[in-house]
Amino acid sequence: MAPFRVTLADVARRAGVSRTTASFVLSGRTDMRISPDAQRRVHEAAAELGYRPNQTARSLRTHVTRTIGLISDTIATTQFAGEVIHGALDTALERDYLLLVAETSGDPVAEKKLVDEMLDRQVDAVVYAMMYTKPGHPPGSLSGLPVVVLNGIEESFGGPRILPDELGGGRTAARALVDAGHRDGIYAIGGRHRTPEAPDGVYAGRLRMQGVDEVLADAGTSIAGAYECAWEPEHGYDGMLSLLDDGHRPKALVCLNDRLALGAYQAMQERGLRVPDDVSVVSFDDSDLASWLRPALTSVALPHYELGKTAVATLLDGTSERRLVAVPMPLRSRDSIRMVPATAG
Amino acid sequence: MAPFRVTLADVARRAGVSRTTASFVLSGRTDMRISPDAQRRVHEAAAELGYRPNQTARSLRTHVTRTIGLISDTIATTQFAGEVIHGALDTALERDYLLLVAETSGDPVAEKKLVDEMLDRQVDAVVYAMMYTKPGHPPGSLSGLPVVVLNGIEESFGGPRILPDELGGGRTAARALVDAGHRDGIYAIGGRHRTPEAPDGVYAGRLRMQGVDEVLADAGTSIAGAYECAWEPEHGYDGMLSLLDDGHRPKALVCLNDRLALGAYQAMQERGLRVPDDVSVVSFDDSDLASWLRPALTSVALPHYELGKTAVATLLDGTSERRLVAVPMPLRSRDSIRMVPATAG
DNA sequence: CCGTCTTGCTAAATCGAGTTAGCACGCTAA
DNA sequence: TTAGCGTGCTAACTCGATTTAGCAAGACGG
Repeated sequence: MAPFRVTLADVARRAGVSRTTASFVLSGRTDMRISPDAQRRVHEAAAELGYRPNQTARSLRTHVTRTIGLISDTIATTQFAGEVIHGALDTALERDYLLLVAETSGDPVAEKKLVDEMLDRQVDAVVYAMMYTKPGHPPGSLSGLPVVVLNGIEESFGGPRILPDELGGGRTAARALVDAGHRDGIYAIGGRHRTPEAPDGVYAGRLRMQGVDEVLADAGTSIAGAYECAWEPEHGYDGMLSLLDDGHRPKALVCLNDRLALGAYQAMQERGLRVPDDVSVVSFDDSDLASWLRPALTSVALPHYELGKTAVATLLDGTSERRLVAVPMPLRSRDSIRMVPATAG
Repeated sequence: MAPFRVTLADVARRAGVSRTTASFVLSGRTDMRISPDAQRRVHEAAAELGYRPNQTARSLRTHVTRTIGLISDTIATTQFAGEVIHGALDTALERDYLLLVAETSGDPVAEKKLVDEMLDRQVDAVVYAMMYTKPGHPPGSLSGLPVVVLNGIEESFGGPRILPDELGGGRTAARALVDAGHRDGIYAIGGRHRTPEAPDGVYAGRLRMQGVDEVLADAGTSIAGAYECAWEPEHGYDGMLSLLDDGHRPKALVCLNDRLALGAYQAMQERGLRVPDDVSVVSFDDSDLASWLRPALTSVALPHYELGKTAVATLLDGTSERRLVAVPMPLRSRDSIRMVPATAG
């Protein structure tokens, strides 16, 4: 069943040296005085036999598996996890690491089991990822192992936390509107997303809105109105209709994510409003949806891939003393914002 | 750095037996005659110390790692991979297996590297997944290991292949329309999706259309027209406009995936056609999009989760002689199909 | 009283690497 | 001639489990 594998002993035999010597040569230890000739013979034998060290055996001795655990609460929903895994894997593979991937589905029992399984396999380090910014911290059994938290906003966790720069993202979104000349009639849909657990609003909502407010203030204006609601398409639809029914006439819309923008598009289409001619729209996340909508949506991207890369890099470099790493959220400009003549302040 | 770990020797010492005896007891070998009293002491010691076997050490001896490699060409795009991983992981974890996840990005060099890394870590088996049904087979270095191919339509591969039952899915879609009373004016958008590589059409396209044709024929009717194109939103948009401009008046639409349906929705909205009052729509994939559209889209689901589960189960059961496993595509009924009075054949 | 069988256990080998301690040889210097 | 030293290499141990081979003590039969 298991394919035949060349061992170090095979290499040593063919090179006419001991296993010890072969090991020294192949692990590049210069402190052990091996003649150039013997080195050459070992390297040749290894190349000819296509030798690759058995990582399991090596791990037993060295306690290093070159394997990182990636634990997330949810893999399935949205493309988030896919891109995070992709980024994490690329960075891991650059350094000959591999990823054990698992998800807890938010279930502590499942989490315990899967953390135990990872510990049994001696993972070197763990990325503990949450699919959106929220409280949460790795279980105690992971203490003693290098861990970074991705998207965790619980400050009690002592290790590095990797987060999207939501504040900067909010600024970027507002700047996109301001740069296009918008000053009046700028509305927000979604807002801070207050929930029973987060009465001040969800982390991303708070910071995005704060960034928007700052930039608008700098431009000598402010939000004309905000519709506070949850962040699914139906709420965007309801929110836009509600604004219009209340007599508001938005000229620009900040949708707190792309799904809300989809809902708002649907509502505007029903009411005969055209994007961007009547209403400019800027949004967040840059999901697939953004490029599918007509007109395509200008959106401030969640840097999933970069988050994954940064998480693994932070683990493997280890030198970073930073406890909080904010990853920039870049603007993806498309067709949903119209240039308008700037109005005098 | 590495957390303190209890070893088998610790357990044996505390139970007052040899490591050999402890090993026999804990691995439940009944052929070795251990007294009930000794068994009890070993179990107690293990429980009290919280002993868990070091899987690395065990693997070195047994050549079994209880770890499965999941290699896919693309993880990021669509939710496909996320759900596949989810299903695969659930089934793996049930049996105390874990998943090493990696993606090739379609790059043979990356693929070689990552396959080598997996082999170095002695994975027990591999799921070789493609994100949509297409040709492709695992590299030769994986021969000698149990491998299943997910979504691969290359028949030359000798092992089990797991595929969505596209033919059945096509039938299901058509039946949804027929059951609602539709007989005339049934159009398809997307069609077989012929490409230079697949002049007869993409695998999914061919089989879905075949299933549709069969059911319509059984109902004494047939497709009124099909717009052949690629499967992105813009093509759905163009396709629908093109049909209307050519004087067609569809009463029902089979969109070969949800993104095409999104495009078709956009076109219909521009032309003042209403779903489902003027046009019923059925689609494939059941992506997030399907539930976001207004009205929500009835769609034949790609069973991603089940595909992942089935792939791992097939690997671990090993007994299945089936070379081809077709996983059913269930209908997700929503609001895009209207009941119409059946016309006499 | 001796040989044989069963019961209940353990010493030692093994997996495939990495690592420590030290040996044999030749050269130099006293 | 012999101690001392550097060079170039290897024997043996280690990691933490599994597994093979076999030992000691008691029971039993003749």
